[in-house]
Amino acid sequence: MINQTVKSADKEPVPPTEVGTEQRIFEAARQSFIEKGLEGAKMQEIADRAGINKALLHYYFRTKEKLFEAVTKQVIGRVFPVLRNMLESDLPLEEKLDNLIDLYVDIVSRNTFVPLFVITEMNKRPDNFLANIVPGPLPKPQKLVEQLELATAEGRIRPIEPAHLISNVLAMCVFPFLAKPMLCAVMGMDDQHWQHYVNERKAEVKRFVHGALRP
Amino acid sequence: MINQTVKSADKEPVPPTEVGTEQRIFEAARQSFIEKGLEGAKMQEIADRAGINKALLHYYFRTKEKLFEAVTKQVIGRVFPVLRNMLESDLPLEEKLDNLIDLYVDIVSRNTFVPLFVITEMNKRPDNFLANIVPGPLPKPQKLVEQLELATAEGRIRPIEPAHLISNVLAMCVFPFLAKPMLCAVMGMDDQHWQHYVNERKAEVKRFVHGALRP
DNA sequence: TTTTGGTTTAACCAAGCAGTTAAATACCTT
DNA sequence: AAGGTATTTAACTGCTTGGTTAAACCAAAA
Repeated sequence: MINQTVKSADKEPVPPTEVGTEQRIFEAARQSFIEKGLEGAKMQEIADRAGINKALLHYYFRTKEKLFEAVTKQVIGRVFPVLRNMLESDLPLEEKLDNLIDLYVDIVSRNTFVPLFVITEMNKRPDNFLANIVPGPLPKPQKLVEQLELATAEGRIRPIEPAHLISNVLAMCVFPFLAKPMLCAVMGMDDQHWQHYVNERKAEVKRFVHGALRP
Repeated sequence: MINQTVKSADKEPVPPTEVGTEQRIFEAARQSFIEKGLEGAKMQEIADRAGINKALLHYYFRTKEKLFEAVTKQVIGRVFPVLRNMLESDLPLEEKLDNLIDLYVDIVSRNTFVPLFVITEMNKRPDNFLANIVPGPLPKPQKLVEQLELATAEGRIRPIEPAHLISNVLAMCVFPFLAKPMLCAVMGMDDQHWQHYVNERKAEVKRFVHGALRP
């Protein structure tokens, strides 16, 4: 009821699907909030970034909190389906882990600041964030647990608690991109070294995990 | 020139070393900034937390930025010496890694939000933060590099680039405490499970690293 | 042409906040 | 008692910012 340029919902008119104003606002807000947080981002700045003015901004999203909540839901909501797909898929254990590593390193390396935003927000909400923010049911690790038990019983891997394995894998995929400045400082890496490091990262994490799981 | 209660620097008077006002302010600011960030923390709140009033707060630290900078320097400055001690010590490789793991898990598990603060701040500063914030020389990883090369040549461990090893170890020590809410949600952990997880953490990371490094 | 709804302009309000100031106290030292 | 420093009180300034309002504008639809 709010969008323009495409009205009758039948004619598929002029430029195929010109991006709507609401989308532009949302994207601008997303960037600002991720960069500067709730208090750091200013409504004027968001309006500017979206190429509109403050009045119209409040016309679409009445308050800053509403806008922030919308962004938070979307950003946090996107991380859980990835985990769910991974945890509940029917792939064999090893491929499942490899896929997860490939996927996460790719995503995080392109959106460096999203994990920081997610972590900050999740820590800000004590507990009820699950109910309001996470879409659909939570990922069930049951499948992975069974696979781990089986692989352990078969002697293919050493025993390890699922929580430790999952957190280890996620940690190695995500953390380096958060800690890039410190890592570069400590290891004396320039941009070229960093590129090399990133290129090798997926293979190296897989090697590391495989090695660590050997019986 | 600013402190009270202990004047003559000789007499060791009344309560042995009553904590000074500046310290109290600093500690209050540290907590507020770590919890809520630069924009989120308010000067009035810091004053309250320190048990003083706004006027006195500005009397000690003229501006919010000055105060924030002081806190930032101290918090970030403390992380590098730990890394330096570890990287440059003469301990054999395996003990060095084990010590680092013990140390970091202990520190981080008690100060959950410090890493988040450090990471946020380091990412905010493009690059020159090293010069102004980090005290003394940066850690030199040379020693560790040599040890890794030697251990590899002797066949005690498989080849691995130092940057990957370091980031893996740090990641596994730090990340779980940042991602605690997500981890608990996904794995369905309550406080008791979490305690169990934390208690096992150091041993598990060591096992993981040892396994991953086997040739 | 008239209507409708997205959009702009520009001014405005109220609240919150960093920072200031000046006078009044309290306390310690000499 | 006197002097200095820390500390409080309380009021105030000035700026930023979130949010509102009303009028005008413009495009497309009816």
